Amino acid sequence: MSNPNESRARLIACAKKEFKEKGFAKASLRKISADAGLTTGAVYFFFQDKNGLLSAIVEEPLECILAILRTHLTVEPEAVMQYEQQDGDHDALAAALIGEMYRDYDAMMILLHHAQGSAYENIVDRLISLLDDYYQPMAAQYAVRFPGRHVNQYMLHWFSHMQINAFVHLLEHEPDKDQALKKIKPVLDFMVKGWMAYILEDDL
Amino acid sequence: MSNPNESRARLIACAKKEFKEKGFAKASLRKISADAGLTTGAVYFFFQDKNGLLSAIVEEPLECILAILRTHLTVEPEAVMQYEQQDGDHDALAAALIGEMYRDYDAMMILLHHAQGSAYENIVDRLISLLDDYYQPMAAQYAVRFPGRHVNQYMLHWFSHMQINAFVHLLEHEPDKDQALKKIKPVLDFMVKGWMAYILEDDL
Amino acid sequence: MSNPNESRARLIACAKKEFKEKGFAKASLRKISADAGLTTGAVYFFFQDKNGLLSAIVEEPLECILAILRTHLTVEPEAVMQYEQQDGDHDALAAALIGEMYRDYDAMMILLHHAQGSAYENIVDRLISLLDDYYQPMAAQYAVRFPGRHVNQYMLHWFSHMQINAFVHLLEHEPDKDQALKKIKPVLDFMVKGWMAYILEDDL
Amino acid sequence: MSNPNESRARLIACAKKEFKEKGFAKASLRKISADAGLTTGAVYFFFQDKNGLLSAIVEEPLECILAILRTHLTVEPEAVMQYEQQDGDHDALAAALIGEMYRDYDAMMILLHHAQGSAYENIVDRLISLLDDYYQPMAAQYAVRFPGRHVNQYMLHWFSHMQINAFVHLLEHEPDKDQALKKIKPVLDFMVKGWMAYILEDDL
DNA sequence: TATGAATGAGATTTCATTCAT
DNA sequence: CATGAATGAAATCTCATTCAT
Repeated sequence: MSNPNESRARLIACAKKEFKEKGFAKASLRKISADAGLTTGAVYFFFQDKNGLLSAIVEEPLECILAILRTHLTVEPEAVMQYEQQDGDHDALAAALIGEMYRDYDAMMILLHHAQGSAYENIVDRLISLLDDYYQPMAAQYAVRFPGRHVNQYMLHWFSHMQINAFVHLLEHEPDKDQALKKIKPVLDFMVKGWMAYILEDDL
Repeated sequence: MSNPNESRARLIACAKKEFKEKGFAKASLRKISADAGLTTGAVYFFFQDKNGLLSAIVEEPLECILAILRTHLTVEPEAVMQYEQQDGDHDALAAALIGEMYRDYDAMMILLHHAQGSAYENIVDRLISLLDDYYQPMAAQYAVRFPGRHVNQYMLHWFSHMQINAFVHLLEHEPDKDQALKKIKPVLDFMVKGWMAYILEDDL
Repeated sequence: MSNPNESRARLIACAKKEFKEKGFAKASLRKISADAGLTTGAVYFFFQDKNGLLSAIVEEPLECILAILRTHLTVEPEAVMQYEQQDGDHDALAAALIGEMYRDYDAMMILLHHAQGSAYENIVDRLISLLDDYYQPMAAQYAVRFPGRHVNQYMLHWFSHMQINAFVHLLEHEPDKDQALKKIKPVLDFMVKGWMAYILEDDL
Repeated sequence: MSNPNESRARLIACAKKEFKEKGFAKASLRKISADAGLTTGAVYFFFQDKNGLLSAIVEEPLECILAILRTHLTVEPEAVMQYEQQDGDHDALAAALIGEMYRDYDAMMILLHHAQGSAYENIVDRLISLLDDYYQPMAAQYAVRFPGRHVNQYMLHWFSHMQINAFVHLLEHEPDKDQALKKIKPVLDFMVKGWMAYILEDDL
């Protein structure tokens, strides 16, 4: 009964709650629809299936995140390797990312932490790969220009991992966006300094 | 065929395989016992339940890891904060940790990566907390002694997170122990340098 | 797009496809209406229900078949029993039947092969009964006139079965009408000869 | 509770009843297990799945039928084409077939009439193909030896169809084995005579 | 003329777990 | 020492059907 859009919205709201509480795999469609005052069949009217319901929640935020990353990941290899971009650039990326991540906090939490068993279960790894795929060729070029310095693949991969996880970790521990913006700063600094020290280090 | 020890061992071996392949939650006791040439009932003879079976696999390695951590986490706050311990200490801890982690590689992988749905599903967080709980009071004391410098709680927590994850990440990406020992070095260096830079930085 | 006749026709066309592919029972009204660019509700606007939709497809062809049979099944008992009708009569019936059966090939296939689960699921048996009901009294009369000869009920029934199935089998194996007309001939001959031999046989 | 074999047997008995009444596809495992005083889970303990339950009912009888057919289908092409085997041979085959078919009447009915939706849904066609595959090469050889005579493929196929269906039809209409043995005789005679007439006919 | 929302009943299947033997 | 039988609860999903609009 009532507004059709409302039913769909209620379904999504209840699904968010359930997914966050139990994780995708253990979440019960029965409970979700019951909470929404509907039957399981309704879920299959509005969405393709359980995965479709999840998609309705996370797909759009995910696409935004990917768009932001792709937009920012278009600088010079050397600059990247040496973090010679102005600090403003980092901040802008971080701010954009955090802005998007906290726009639909629950969706993001589900996407990054409670999607096991779904089509999104490897999303964090995919994000890491995105960064990794971007860094690897740059590192290769960098190695040619500065033969004395060392950039091994594992470190590069771990660096990608660390960066993505800095944001994931933040999301998990800080529900407030403004607080998050403050907290990410020193983490970013930390990573920049650690990386510079590593990359400029004399051969060993 | 009817040696009890053998049966138990077979059960554990097959469980390792299944847990690693499907994760704890999706692992099937039926398949495990069938693979072991036994029936599900046998699992309940040798272990309390599904979780008990997992415990039999991971409890001992986990305890060793905890023991190593507790043993090493007994130094002076100031030293810790400034990483003034000799490098040998770090190396010793890392080596001990890796030694233990690769002693029963499968068990560790299950514990750290495939335990979702079990009593151990938050094990990584618990390890992080362990480190965190150790660092926090130290940071407090440190803040008293060097009022100009800043150590905020979140950074500290994230640092714990990063350290634990450095090992988890390693385990996941490098199955060979000797390779692991080599790969962890620059990561550790990276973290030390980043941290020093952060901690000694003038107030901002 | 909103011509009612067109919608109805589209529904029927798509239903034919779906029924033929999956059979009545497994056919999905959702798919049918979606294929037709409509919704399930539309089916219930144009037809009573799933069975009604099927009826709209097969009822008219079925009635024609029945009419042809009823028209031809009005000859003398003796003649029938001995197949003394001119060959032309057989041929005419066969031709009429085949002409009708191939007029709407899909409808006929659905009626005779894919109607399980519907009100028509026993249609072949009903056709056989029709023939049977026609033969049985004739056989009775025949038995009175030629006491030496034998016509048992089961044989008669089986003969009806065989005749109907000759056409059903043909439909299933030969989609082309002209080919069908050629192929049915020897089959008919076969049956005539077999029957004559049986009926004229000395008592045994 | 009670004897384990009994539960399995009860499940099979109730499944037979349900399959026969509603057909495989519409049969309800819930009802079957409830009728047997068990739960659906029990079905999955004793059998792989719904198809497995059906297999437990029909597989063995089917294998026997196939064995009988394969054993008898090993005679000379010419003889076959001309039905020159002694009548005793036909009778023996028919008797063997009927003996087997009526040994587990219900299983056979399910296999031949109520298996739609299962792995056995095309069993009749497969039996026909078996016969057909056996006849076709013989017909080819026969055509070489007696160029004047005609054996077209369609007739051959239809003949296979007819023979198999003679037995299927019988099963459907005569539940008593002894009656069946009597009734099949004239049908067999009919087919022999019809075929001889067809095959020996001058070219037309 | 049709839609779109929703139901409600049912389907098969999977699983950890129990317990008498 | 271990089996084998069985439970019971829950899971996702599919469907024909209804009806207000």
